[in-house]
Amino acid sequence: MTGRKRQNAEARKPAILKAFYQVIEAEGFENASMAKVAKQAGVHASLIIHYFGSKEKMVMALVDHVLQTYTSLFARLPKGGEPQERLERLLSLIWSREWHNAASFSVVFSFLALSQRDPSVMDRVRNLYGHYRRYLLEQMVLLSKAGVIRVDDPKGSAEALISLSEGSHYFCRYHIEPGTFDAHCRHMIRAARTILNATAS
Amino acid sequence: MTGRKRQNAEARKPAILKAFYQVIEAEGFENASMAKVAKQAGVHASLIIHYFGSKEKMVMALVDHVLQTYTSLFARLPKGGEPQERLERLLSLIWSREWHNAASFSVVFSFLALSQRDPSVMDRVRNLYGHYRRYLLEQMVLLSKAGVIRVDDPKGSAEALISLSEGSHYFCRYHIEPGTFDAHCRHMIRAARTILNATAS
DNA sequence: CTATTAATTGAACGTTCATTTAATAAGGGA
DNA sequence: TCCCTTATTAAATGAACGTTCAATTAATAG
Repeated sequence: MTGRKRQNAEARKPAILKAFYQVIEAEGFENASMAKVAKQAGVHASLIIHYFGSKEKMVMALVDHVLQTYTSLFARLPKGGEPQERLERLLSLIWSREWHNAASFSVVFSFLALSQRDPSVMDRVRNLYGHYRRYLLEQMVLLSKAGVIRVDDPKGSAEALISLSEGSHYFCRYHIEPGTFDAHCRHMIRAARTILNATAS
Repeated sequence: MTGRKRQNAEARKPAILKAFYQVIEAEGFENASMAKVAKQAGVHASLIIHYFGSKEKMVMALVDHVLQTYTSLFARLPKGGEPQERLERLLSLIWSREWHNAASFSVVFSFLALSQRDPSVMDRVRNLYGHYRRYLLEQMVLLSKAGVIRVDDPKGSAEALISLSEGSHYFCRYHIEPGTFDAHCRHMIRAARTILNATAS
């Protein structure tokens, strides 16, 4: 039974990370041991060490993977096209199901807690959202010039928009009653439009 | 050295919880062992078990304590007085330093992660914010009647206000540059006023 | 077919974990 | 003073932890 099937090492890493992710989701970061991850991945714990070097490095690899998920989301934010249509696509992407369900809160919250004491994780989170912030600031200026929105403080408006969207994600996780997600998103988009003093579509 | 000083059991529990809190903040929830908490509190690990029964019960006690901190904050939200002044006090309390620094993010994030898989913790968080939601909804109606704000959907406005404030807490933890906290709060209060269609003070 | 390399396992390591049990010390009431 | 309750420690428990290392198996190259 030993050394049964052979796979490429690099191809197996994502499978192990997925198992790690699942164990965290099911049992919490504090209970996600190497043995449990190995069992979930159908592999021996020593193989994980062989691939990642240590548990800590595996944690960092998963942090990167989760942040990459958000990077991919941010990359889909509209950058061209008609201003009015760009605003619409922007708002409906931020308040979409896939945006809200991008990653497990169990995992994300654990990593945000980790970021509070690990400077390297903090930097990565900061850097990720830095792109988002700069994008929104840029759009505030562009959309304002195009007359689609009216803001006299683009930086403040971008901060408000980020806060509203992040807070909304948080809100949904705790206070949304079944079947009211779409209504909530409509409320938030309306609030966002009000903040931006935008002309309703 | 054994049985040195004697203190009331109930009086010592808070000291142990404080030590637990500090260890989580410094080393993370996943590394906060009984031994470390005992050392931080200057007692033996077995004494902690004697007081709390088990580690899990101690965790729940700390969850309650942290949530109680927020309950105390919410209790300070203005309920009477002139409507216009009430709105001002409401906004400046939500965007105040003490509101933002109410609890360590390391601890809070870990507990929010915990709430995702522990229904009893989830219920407590839900219940805590339920009060906040109901309070804001009530104020939306009252302030609207008084003509201080103009909202046609009080529930949606309350949701937007909560999202904006929660997201702002999150935002500050990652993206605030030194010395810009007050400016950020001014931006957020302004955005809140816009959402509420309030008359500026 | 053989030699080599890399994937994978199995067993063992020392450490730390939460918890239990027994022993000890301190204070309060009689 | 002595006793009883209880706070507190000390020591020991077995399980689980992350990690190491040698052994074993599968693919690959010659």
